[in-house]
Amino acid sequence: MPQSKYEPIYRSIKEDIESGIYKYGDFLPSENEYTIRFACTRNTVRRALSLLTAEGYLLPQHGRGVQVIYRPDDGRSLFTIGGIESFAEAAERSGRKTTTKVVIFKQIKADKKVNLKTGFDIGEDLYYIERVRYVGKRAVIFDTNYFLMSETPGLQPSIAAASIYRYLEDTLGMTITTSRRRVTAQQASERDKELLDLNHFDFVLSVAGQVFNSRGVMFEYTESRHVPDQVCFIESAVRQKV
Amino acid sequence: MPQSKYEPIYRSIKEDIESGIYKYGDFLPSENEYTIRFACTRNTVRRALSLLTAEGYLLPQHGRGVQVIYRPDDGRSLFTIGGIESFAEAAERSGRKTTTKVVIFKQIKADKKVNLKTGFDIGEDLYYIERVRYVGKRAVIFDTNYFLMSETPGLQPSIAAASIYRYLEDTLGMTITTSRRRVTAQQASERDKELLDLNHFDFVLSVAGQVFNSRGVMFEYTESRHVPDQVCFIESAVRQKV
DNA sequence: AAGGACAACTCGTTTAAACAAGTTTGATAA
DNA sequence: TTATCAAACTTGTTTAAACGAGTTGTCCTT
Repeated sequence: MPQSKYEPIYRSIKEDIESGIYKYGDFLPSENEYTIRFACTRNTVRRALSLLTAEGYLLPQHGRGVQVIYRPDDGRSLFTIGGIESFAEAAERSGRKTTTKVVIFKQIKADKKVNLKTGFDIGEDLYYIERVRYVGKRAVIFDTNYFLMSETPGLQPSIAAASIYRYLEDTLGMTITTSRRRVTAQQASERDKELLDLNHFDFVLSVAGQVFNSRGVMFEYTESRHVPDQVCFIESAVRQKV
Repeated sequence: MPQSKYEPIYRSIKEDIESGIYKYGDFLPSENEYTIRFACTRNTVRRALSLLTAEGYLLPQHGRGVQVIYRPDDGRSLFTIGGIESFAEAAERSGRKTTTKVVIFKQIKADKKVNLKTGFDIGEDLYYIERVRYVGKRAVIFDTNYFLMSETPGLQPSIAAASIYRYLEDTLGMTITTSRRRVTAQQASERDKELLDLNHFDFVLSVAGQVFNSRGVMFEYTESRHVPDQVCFIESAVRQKV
């Protein structure tokens, strides 16, 4: 429920772009025009526009106007980098049928090796989870999760098989905020080959990262190893003025 | 030269974080504190802070303060996703010795195939460039560029061997603004194996994308194929409130 | 016809103020 | 001691206004 004013404005304009009312190359109505249309100040309009700019939808041009540079997706890429989206959410959005199989679910204590890899302090109690994600009948993602037990009480295999994020947000009332991820291409391990339907591929796209909650506590470290032909990360960047 | 007020504030705080004055887990001085320190309004402070938040340095917490979640890099990754940085710039930043070899430099007309791949209109005059980038003696990146001739007049092999971006920005006075990139892992082609020092790898990390200038013209399409052990893309995301 | 000045637009930055809402702390009351 | 409550913080949102600077088109002059 958006109690903010800029958020529905942002969604409205985004909707207009995605539905093709404003096409690639078009200029949007001016900021002043929008202040009238949405009955708000220029600041609020600019806030909505800046979100779309950061997403690569818009290119503001000093003195000229705001141009649309969004082009509809080629489809086919499940994930979009630049957002935090769980597997279940991404699947739902793309309308494909997906399932999750929990391979390992156990409790561990962080040792030196885990500390180096994940950043959790040595001695912390963690849930260690391995899951395989299927799109249709094909195993496409191999997930390894470390969750901080103190922040994620009551986590169970049955929850891991559904959506951990939904549990954390809806049941525990946790707010997930920021993540920092590293994307690399890696040689497929024996375990990858065993668990994933790699077909002729012998490499994976790995996305590893830490996730923070709204209390500033890093409560999750995850590595997702993707079958290369089913994933593509889209990122948009705005060049820094020096 | 920053004529803006928030930019030096942003850099100052960033510097404080990177130099360790404020460490991982610490809370920054409050916004009001900063308004005094920098002699500006809260809006201006918040603008600087929001940049650092978007970069994954900070986690603002309603009612509590702004926490530092930045951790110094593991080093070793040449590129950081989330910015537009040329090869020459990235190399310079990391202090490594790099060279570029131009393999192909020619003029072409966009046909249907090029149009589908790059998004340039059919019939457009383009520069087609292939380059290999070396770090030390090792060939680590295979770049394929398409530049719109009308927007990049005077482009020459000698420029391609140095830095095209420097030419565009400094000589032509162009402003590079936004890019949209797709990151995928791909099987190494014969040409990859021929040109890159892949060692035992038979796959590459491909980053393909379009670049716009400040006039909203897409003037470049580039695909960079990276040797997998020398690259890592770091991305930070802030979860959308729904 | 060509060129220049200018007005009227555009977006970019900053100030100032007010209120909302979440968190912490400490004083007070039970 | 414990529980409650309010004050004093924190960040989040929005308004309003002013000025700066880049772009475009018009009109007037040459």
